[in-house]
Amino acid sequence: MDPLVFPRSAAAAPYLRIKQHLRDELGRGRWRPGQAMPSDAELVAQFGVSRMTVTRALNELRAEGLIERVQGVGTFAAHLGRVAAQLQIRDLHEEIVARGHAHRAVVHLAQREKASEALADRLGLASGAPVFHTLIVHLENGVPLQCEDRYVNPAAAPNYLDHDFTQITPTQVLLQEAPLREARYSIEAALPTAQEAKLLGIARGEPCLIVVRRTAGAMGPITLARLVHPGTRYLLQGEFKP
Amino acid sequence: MDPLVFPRSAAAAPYLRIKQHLRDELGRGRWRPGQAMPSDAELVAQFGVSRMTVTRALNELRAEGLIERVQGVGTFAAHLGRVAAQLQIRDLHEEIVARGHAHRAVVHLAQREKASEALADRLGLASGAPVFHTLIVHLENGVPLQCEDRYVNPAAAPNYLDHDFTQITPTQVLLQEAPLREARYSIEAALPTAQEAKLLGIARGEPCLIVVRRTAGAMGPITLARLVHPGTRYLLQGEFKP
DNA sequence: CAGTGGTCTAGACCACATA
DNA sequence: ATGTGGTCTAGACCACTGT
Repeated sequence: MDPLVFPRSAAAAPYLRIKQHLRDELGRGRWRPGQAMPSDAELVAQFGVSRMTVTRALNELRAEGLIERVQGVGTFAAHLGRVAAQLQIRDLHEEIVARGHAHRAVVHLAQREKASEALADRLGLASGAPVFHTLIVHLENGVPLQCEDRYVNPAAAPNYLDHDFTQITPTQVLLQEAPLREARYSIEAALPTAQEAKLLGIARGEPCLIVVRRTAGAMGPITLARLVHPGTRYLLQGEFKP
Repeated sequence: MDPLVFPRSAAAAPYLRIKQHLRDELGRGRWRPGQAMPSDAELVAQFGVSRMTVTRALNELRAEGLIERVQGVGTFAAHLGRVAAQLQIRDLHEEIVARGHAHRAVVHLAQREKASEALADRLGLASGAPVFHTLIVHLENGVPLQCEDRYVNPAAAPNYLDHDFTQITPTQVLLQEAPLREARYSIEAALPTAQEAKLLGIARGEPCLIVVRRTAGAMGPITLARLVHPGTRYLLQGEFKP
């Protein structure tokens, strides 16, 4: 996040020095969560910079969740009651290729259907309206890794079914055709359905990590996907660094 | 030069208007990923604001991952190849209370032990060094929701075992005693161990969502926790909004 | 009222990339 | 040489909170 540039002399940019100083003191426990920290004016005096520079440092620290600022009151050390982390859900093709492995997709279904009532509701369609449906199994070095059951709003991506999904993943198609505005997902552990177990080549009793993702663009819902991964073959990882 | 008046009572802040405008255009697909967007100077002219204001809007959009800026080159629409989302792992107590339910913790273990070699390695200790170990089951309205098996580095939180874990969660204790600098976690689906199944009151064949979290502070590793949740009772949710 | 943060200006100098 | 973004200044007015 911080560009490692050294603008004037050999010293770091003033706003970076301020950030680092406050980060250090916070890490050292200099201020307890909720406790008042130096005001803008005090930091201006202490570091001999203009207020805009102090403001920038403090705003970035706030964006990182380390401090809280309240207008008319002051700046405070954040109470890190909740640990938030950046969770990346990368395109599976990229992920597999990044590991140096071979990715293959088997398309079991790619057709137009009429939306059930429940599905129409979640995709913002009328019940019985046409909807695109794909069912694809992704393999890493020949081993089934994900069963991707996806419904797509035809209004968001009219040409969705024209693609060869053995060559390009639905995720990539949709990112190109329909700009993303919002995504919601849930992650759970459950047993696969009979069909999913068969497609993945696993026993029905084997736990799976299931990600359900729903995305929307400027024009409404885009897609609803159920991604089923064999528990023994897949792991989501994340990291949190202030 | 004319006297300046800012009609801010009726209109949103200029930097917000610029952000929103660019967000809208990006969402509309105005620029393809990687394509050049207006330069700082063009936006200054277009919106009739000073450059600092444009800079702020663009820097925040970059922090949100929507655009990329390259010194000496220009500003570009980001290629959203990866969908990143903020995943919150809240303290379980807070989460349950927020749902208006009752939280109860049953402490099955809270003691000092000697670290095994594997554990010592992950906590930055010498093999056989003392380590704190707690095993706690958390219940929501009397139903077991999480089995928390946790090891703590005594150097990071010397008084860890002095707390009454039926009254305060280990997470809260550690957030108070040891400032957090970094957290890594993994999420997977698997079957519980025999002990975990018994503690959670579930069948051994029931899938569980397992979060393994490792945190570190300024002075090194703090804790290693294995959080096991019955798949039918727990769901991780997240959201991504540019 | 005084003190706080929120925002903005109209310049300026710099580092970097490209031609 | 030109145009780009990166950073900074020395002010200013505003909105808000507390006494």
